[in-house]
Amino acid sequence: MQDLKELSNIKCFGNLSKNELKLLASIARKRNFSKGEVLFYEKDEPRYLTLLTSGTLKVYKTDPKNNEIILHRFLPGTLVAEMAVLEGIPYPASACFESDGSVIEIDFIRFKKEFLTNPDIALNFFKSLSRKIKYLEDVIALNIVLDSTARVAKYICENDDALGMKHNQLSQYLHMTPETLSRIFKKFTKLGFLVKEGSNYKIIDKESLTILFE
Amino acid sequence: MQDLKELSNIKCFGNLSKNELKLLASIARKRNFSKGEVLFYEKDEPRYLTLLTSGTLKVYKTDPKNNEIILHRFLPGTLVAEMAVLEGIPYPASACFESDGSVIEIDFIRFKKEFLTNPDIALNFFKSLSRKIKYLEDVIALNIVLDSTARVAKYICENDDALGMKHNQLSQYLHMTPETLSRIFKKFTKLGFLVKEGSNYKIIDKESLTILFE
DNA sequence: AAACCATATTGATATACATCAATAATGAGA
DNA sequence: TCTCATTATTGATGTATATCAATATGGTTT
Repeated sequence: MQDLKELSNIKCFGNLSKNELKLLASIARKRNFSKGEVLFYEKDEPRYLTLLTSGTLKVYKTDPKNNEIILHRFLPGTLVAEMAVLEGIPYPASACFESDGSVIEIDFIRFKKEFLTNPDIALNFFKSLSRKIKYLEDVIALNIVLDSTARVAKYICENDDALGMKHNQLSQYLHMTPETLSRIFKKFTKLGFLVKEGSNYKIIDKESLTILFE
Repeated sequence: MQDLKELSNIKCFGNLSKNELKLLASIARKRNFSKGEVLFYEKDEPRYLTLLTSGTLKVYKTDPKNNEIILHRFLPGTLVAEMAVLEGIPYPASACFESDGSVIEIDFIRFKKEFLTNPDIALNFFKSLSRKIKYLEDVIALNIVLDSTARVAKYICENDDALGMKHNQLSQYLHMTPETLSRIFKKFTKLGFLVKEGSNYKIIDKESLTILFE
């Protein structure tokens, strides 16, 4: 791998020196994926530390009835499933690209030896993991407490790209059926919170929407 | 703090030398709590690294209607909310003792300086965080996919103390009402999976129960 | 434009679970 | 043992959301 800039954009490595970055690059390689390709499956053995550099990635589990339960959605610049490689355990979930994208894979054995002894990097790793924990706790609180209407309101208020997503996909994130999502959009439109512009909806009364989940 | 054995029982510190343990003890103190006491509230600023040494602790969020949503239940020997102190952010949830218990509190500033530079400890910390992430992912998968019946089956099969808990408390963990829990116990008894012994239920057909959630 | 596909919407129905209210069982204290 | 308070059970009803089936809409390809 040669592009040091791409490495330094990853939050964890923001404060590495040039020499350290070079060393890191020497044990890293880049891989490209197309939409729909699988990065890893649940129960695979991880060998690399993986950083998402472009595209969006969804992490999901498959239930007995073969439904996907989406646990995470990653945007570029983040570590993916680092715990599996840190612990040396199989991936607890599968990951699949939602769009074309790319990752950087780092040889973990060498990374551990060369970098994990660096307290700055270690602390950055902690932070990355912590953020994930906080996120998951929020997901739990969100999905257990809020009803469908409130979940939709919250998601479209907090994620700019939500209204551009296919209902199919969005409903999956929000753990409801496309039919339910459709009815909620209709309700929001009737209430004057959304308008349909062309084929997409647009928020026109964010304040009212916010009340629904706070 | 003087009892080195208690420190060495914590998973993260299992492989510390005697001198290191002594150093750790010098920046640690023990605190006792009674049932129902609060260890910290959501949004409190963390100052200590906290280890649960006895008792059980529940971590929960409070929703707009003042319901508790339980995120974790900790047993002795584990780190509690380490990410908050690692990141220097407020606690994202509250924690409260379910029984009498005790914790060890470690001065984080000094800990960071003295111990986080030790790759062994750092790696153990990662593992602790990783386990939590895996646990939370399971909680999400569990609660979103499985219906009430399956959740009860799973919990009583996997947690030996579940059948000794008050319905009130157990139903809270499983995110359902005590009434629903009661009806499910009745159903399981009718089906011959449970029997009532005195005032408590007992599993007599674990295999059948297992089928319900796998 | 026409024809076609995927996606969205709508309606009718089913169902799991919550809620509310009443009663029963249990356990602790006098 | 009796009483009282807590917890558990049961029944009746309401409600949100899934499911199933039909229709509509929009975007693409020819």
